[in-house]
Formats: sequence, structure tokens, C-alpha cells
Amino acid sequence: MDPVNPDDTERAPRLSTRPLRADAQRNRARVLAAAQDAFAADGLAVPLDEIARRAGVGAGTVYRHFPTKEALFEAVILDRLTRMVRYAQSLAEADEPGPAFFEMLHRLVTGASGSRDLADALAGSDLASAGQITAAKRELTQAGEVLLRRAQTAGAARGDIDIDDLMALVTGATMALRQPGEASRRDAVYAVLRDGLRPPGRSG
Amino acid sequence: MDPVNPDDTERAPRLSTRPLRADAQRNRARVLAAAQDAFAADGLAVPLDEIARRAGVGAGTVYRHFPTKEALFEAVILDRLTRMVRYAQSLAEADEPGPAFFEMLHRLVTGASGSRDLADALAGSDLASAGQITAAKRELTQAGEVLLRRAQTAGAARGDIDIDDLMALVTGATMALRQPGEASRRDAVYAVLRDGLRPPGRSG
Amino acid sequence: MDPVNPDDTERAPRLSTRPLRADAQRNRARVLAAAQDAFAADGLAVPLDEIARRAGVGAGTVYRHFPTKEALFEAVILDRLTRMVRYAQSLAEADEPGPAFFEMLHRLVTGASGSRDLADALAGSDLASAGQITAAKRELTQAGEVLLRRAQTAGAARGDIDIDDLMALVTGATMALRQPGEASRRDAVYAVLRDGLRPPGRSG
Amino acid sequence: MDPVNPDDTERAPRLSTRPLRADAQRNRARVLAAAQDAFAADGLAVPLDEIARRAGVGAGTVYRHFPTKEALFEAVILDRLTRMVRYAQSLAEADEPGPAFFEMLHRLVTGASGSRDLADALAGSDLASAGQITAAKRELTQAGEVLLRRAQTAGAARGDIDIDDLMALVTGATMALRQPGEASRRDAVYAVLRDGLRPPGRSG
DNA sequence: GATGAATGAGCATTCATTCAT
DNA sequence: AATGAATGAATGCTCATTCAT
Repeated sequence: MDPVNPDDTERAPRLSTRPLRADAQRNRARVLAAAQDAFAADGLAVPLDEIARRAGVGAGTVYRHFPTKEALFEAVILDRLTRMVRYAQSLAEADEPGPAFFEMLHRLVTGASGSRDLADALAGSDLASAGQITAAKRELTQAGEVLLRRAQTAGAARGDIDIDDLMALVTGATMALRQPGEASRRDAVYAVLRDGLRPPGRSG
Repeated sequence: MDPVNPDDTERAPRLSTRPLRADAQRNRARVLAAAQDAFAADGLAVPLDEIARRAGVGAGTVYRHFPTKEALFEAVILDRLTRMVRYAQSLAEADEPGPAFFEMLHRLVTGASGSRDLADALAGSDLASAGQITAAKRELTQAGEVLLRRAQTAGAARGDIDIDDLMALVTGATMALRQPGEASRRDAVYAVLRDGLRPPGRSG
Repeated sequence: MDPVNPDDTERAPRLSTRPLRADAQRNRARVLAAAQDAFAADGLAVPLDEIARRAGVGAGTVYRHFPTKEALFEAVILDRLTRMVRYAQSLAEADEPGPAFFEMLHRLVTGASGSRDLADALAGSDLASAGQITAAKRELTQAGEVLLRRAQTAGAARGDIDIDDLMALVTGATMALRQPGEASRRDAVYAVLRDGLRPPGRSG
Repeated sequence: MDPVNPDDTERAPRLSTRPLRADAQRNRARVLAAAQDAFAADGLAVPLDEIARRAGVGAGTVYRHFPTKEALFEAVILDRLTRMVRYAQSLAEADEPGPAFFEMLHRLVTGASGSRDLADALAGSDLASAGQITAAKRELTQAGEVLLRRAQTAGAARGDIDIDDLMALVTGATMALRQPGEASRRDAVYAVLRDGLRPPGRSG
């Protein structure tokens, strides 16, 4: 499974509620998938009717599953962030802190590129700052912090930056690469970040 | 004068036209200033009425000075880009290519941060791609290319990236730093980019 | 059925699409009816909100059924023109060319009077020249031409005018009679046109 | 002098007011001339700023001479109608009532063609129904009535129409010919009206 | 539950009219 | 008196959200 780009759809939690009927479940998944594509391509600007159309459902159905457009956006972003968090957590206990850290960096930079929505979310765009997203970002930050510290302790990453600096850098890279045409620059962008994050005086 | 962030308002050229009346001049400046603030804070999404309100004028007055909202956006961005271009060009013939290059990088990263509008423009946002902006971006790219090449030839910058990679990195940094709270990370972000752009194997 | 002035509402064709829901059908009809009245009274100048208000629906509903104000106007005019064309065509093979021609003339003059919208459309008003209307006007012209020629050949109509002259005359009569008070002059206006269109030297 | 299309500008009455300064007089004339052209070409739809621009004056100057746009329109139409009235009156005592009547008809039809404004005014368009215009139209009607009656009495015009029928016919012809391209149909349109207005049974 | 029609507030833009210069 | 800048109400259109079917 790609840790960042979802191919399968997250099962909705729906705590303390009867499980969705099979067709409702399917519609919810369709809407999420359509929203992922649409938001990734055009950001929040895409009309909700367009998402409904792509999902092959009526607008009302979207609203049955997500109370507002913003909530749908949140769900899409959360899905992505959650994957990232899991992946970061899975690397937290790797044997070699350096490679684990740079592996994570690489995934973030290359996995999020071309996704306007994620870029917006990471950058804290107005509409994307709602509760759960902030929480997920904090989780991601915490997981990343572990990786960063371990790499720093191991001498694999420069010591004069903190996790917030790193998140800013990752956010920037994500935004830089969110334009379709720019996706081809992934490797160069990653290379610069990677080398810039090494401890000073160390060869690449 | 800060080469990037305008504190004074560009005197409108108005080639071969009689100068604006004093009050019109003042209102034009007010509108531009309000637009700069508003666009920087919220990007193109700000309603034009909001800009007019902030400027203390009616909506019609904004349209007297700028034929469309997009034209106003263009004017704001062009002002900034033009400053950047001038600065880049002034560094093109510096004695030491390396410092000149990194000086430019530093200015771009620290000077443009916090401006959502500029970030949008550099990133080629849909609505911000109109004629003159594209031209100004090309100019900036060309001026930056000279600096980059000279630094690469002098062995001061890594050779495996091109100007478009660099612009992507700068754009990303700009966007990452556009949030108010993130402005304090400028130095760390710059440091990583600087070190990442040095030739491999060279000490910081 | 009056061939020109609609009392019943044209059943919307909606080729190869599922029929509209009952309520939507009703609203569409209401909008069309309100638009017919409003356009007939004031021409294209009526605000769309006014039409919506008269129809008892929101402005958005009008746009759901007709993508632009112009499209609504077109629909209204097309409805009328189509009736005219059908009627003209039904007369094209009448046994007696003269009476057929003058029958058509009478219908046009008396049936279209009082309709500012139709007058505008026939006169080629700027905004009313869109695609389908032009096509329908051409159809009407062609159908009228057959009637005119047959009448001319039969010696029932003067030979020194062509179909465009005739359309100009009809258009003029339509516009002249579009004022409420003027509708009573229909008969006199028709009589003058009729006699003026007879071959010279023939008694009335 | 053309009795209908003005080459010189009517001297403004300005009762019981000191005469206008020479430059004001000139500006008033310019505005009227520009308004005549503009209204004739595009009807009331032309923006007032456009008229001011064509006249080479500021918008404020137009308002100094005419309190509203409607008043300016009125002035333009009045100028035309007044000429028509004078011409009709000058024919009222001609030796031969028949030729005098048809001469007037010819002038009206050919002189007003291509003038959207006059067509609108004669047809009683909403904005063109203000006081003085109505009065002038009544004057024109009265003058025309004399000509019509004399012609009818002399057996030169059909007896079964009244002046209001005639005005409707003239209005219609004017509107039919108000489109630029239709002006070439003047002769045919006039011929039909002329022959249609002759007494029945009389040769052309 | 699903549908998609209806709503209505919001936005960019125009233009008649007023007023400071 | 003239100018033209400023005003602000009006208009066509979009779209998030609600609701009848």
C-alpha cells in the first residue's frame, strides 16, 4: 500500500451508530474518491455539484454523508494525513534512524506532490484548519519529531532545526510541487532538501 | 528600500497621459495598498467590495482605476515582481557569483514570505496567470538563471539543478512561510535551502 | 390552437432525457409563462430577478432551466417563431396561392402584435440574434417566400417586392402594434398592407 | 434643409434665463449632436459617458445642460419631431392635397429610417414617453391629420382609416427600417404603404 | 436513503448621477 | 462653468445548502 496516496478507502468510523447499509457505504466511498480526485486537481474551488456528478450521486447524497463541503474536504485530507502518520509511526522504531528519517522525507515530498488539497491543508489554508485536521497535523508532527530527533542524535541530520522548521520545509516542497507540471521536479527538490538537512560538513 | 516588500507605493507610470488629479492619485494609492494587504492575507479570494471597503472608497472607484479584479491583482503582483527582478538584475554583475546568488536566494525567501498573493502568482495559480505577470515571472526567471549559472560555474552552487527547480524551491518556501506564524522560520528554511544548494561534499 | 400566440405551453422536447419531475415541469412552465409576459411587455430589458419573482421562484431556479437570460429569451421567441413557421408551412400547398398568402399575412400582423419581444427578435435586436433564433427566422423567411412567390406567380401579389421587403413590413407592423392601445388598429393596418401588396391596378 | 434629419442644432429655448455663454452654447450643441448620433445608432442603451466622450466634454457638462439622461433623449427626439411637425404644417395648405399627403408620408418613412431613437420614440418606448415628447407627437398627429383629411376629401387617400391608424403604419415602417441593413428597403416599404393608402379600386 | 430541484446570499461588473477640484 | 472622479444601486450569474418527491 502506498502510505500516502490511497487506493483503498478508509472505513468510516461512525461511532455508536448502526452500520451503514451496503449501498450507503458504497456511495460514501464513491463520494470520497471523487472528492479526492477533484480536490487534488483543483483545490477547494471545485463546486460540490461537480463532485457529486463525478461520484455519480445526487448532491443531497453528498450532504447525507458529510454535513458541509468543508467536512468533506476535511475527510479527504484526514484520510491522507492518517496514512502519513501511520507510516511515520511505523518508521519510528527502525534500526537506522538516518535512513528512516530520509525515507519519511522522501515519501512526504514525492507522495504529496501534485495534490493541491494536501498542500492547502498543510499550509493551513483558511477552510482547511478545522478541528480534526489540526489534530492530525499535530499527530504527524509528533511522529515526525521522533524521526527527526533520532536522526539528529545519530548525527544523520543537522541539529539546528526543529520539527516545525521541517514541517515548513515539507509544506513548501508540497506546495511547490502541487502544480501538475511541477511534479517532474520532485527529485531535484527532494535532493536539495535532503542535502540541506544533513549535518554541515558532511558529504552527500 | 526593501527590494521585495513595498513600503512606499510605486508611482504609477501612466505613460503619455496627464497625471491623475491629486485626489484620484490618493485613492488609487489607497486602493493599491488595501489590495496589497487583502490579497497578501487571503489571496484572490477576497471580495472586491472588501478591498473597496478597506480602502474607504466605493466599489466603482476601484473599477475606475483597475478595469477588473484580476487587473488589480496583476498590478499588486507586478509591483512586487518588478522589485524582485530589479534586485536580481542588480546582482547579476557582482564580483563574486556565489555570494550574489545566495544573497538573492536569501532575499527571495525572507522577503516574499507571508504574501499569499505572491505565492499564488509564483505558483501559477489559475487566475493569476494573466499576461504581464507571466512576462514578469519570465524576467525574474531569466535574471535568476544568470545568477544560478554564474554560481554553478564558480563552483558555489550544485550543478544538478536548473533554474526551474530553483524557482520551485523558492516558490515552495514562499508558500510555506506565508502563514503569519511561520515567518519566524525564515532563517531555518533559508539555511536548509542554502546548504542544500551548495555543491555536494562542501562544508557549510 | 392559435398558431402564433401560445395559450398552452409547448411541451418541452428534452430529447433522449428522462422527463422532468412534475414539480420541475411546473416551475419550468411558470418561468416560461412569466418570461413570455415580461418580455412581451418590456423586451429584454426586464431584470431576470423580476421574471423569477413573477414566476414565484428563486433566481437560481430560472438558471436551472435556462443557462442564461438570453437562452430564456430565445426559448420564448423560438416558441412563437416555431408556431409561425408551422403555420406558414401548412399554407404552402393550399389550393389558392393568393388567399393563402394573405391569410398568412393576416395571421402575422394580428397574431404577433403586442409582443415587444417578438418585434425585437424579428427586427434583429442586438441581444436577440443568437443562434437558434436566426435559424428560425430563416425558416420563417423561407416558408414565407414560398407563399409570396406563389401569390406573385398567380398574379395575386405585386411582383416588385421580395421576401425581405415583406418581412420588413411585417416586422414594422408588429412593432407598431406592440403597444397595448394600438392593438385595436390591427385591422386597419392589415387592410393597408393587404391592399398595398396587391398588384398595381387591381381593385381591392 | 432636410426636414427630418438635422444638420444644424436647434437653439435651446431656456426661457427667462440669461443667454448661455458662448462656450456653454457650443458645448450644448456638441452634446446634442453626439447624443443624436449615439441614440440613433444604439437607442437608449448607449451609456451617458459614451455620449460625453463623443462630444468631447465631461459627464458633468452633459448634466449641466440636461438634468437626466432621459431629458437628453427627449431633447434629441423633440428636435426631430419639431422638424417633422413644421414640415407637415408647411404642407397643410399646399394646392394639391394628394401629393402633399404622400410627400409627407415619403418624408416620414425615408427620413426616419435608420434612426433607432425616433423609432423608439414614435412607438412610445417606456423612457421616451415623457411630457414634451407626448405633446410633440400630438402636434405631429394633428398636422398629419390635416393632410390626411384633405387627401381623403380630395379622393386621393382611402377613407376608412384615421390618423392614428396612419401613425401606427408610419411607426411600423420606421421601426422596420431602423436596422442599418434595412435602410435599403425604404423604397419598397414606401411603395406598399403608398399603394395601400390609395382609395380602393384606384390604379397606382 | 437517494435524488436533484429550489433557494437565496454573494460576487464581479456597469452606469446614471453627484460633487470636489 | 467644466471636469472627471466617486458613488452605490442594480444586474447577471454561481454555488453551498435545504427540502419536496
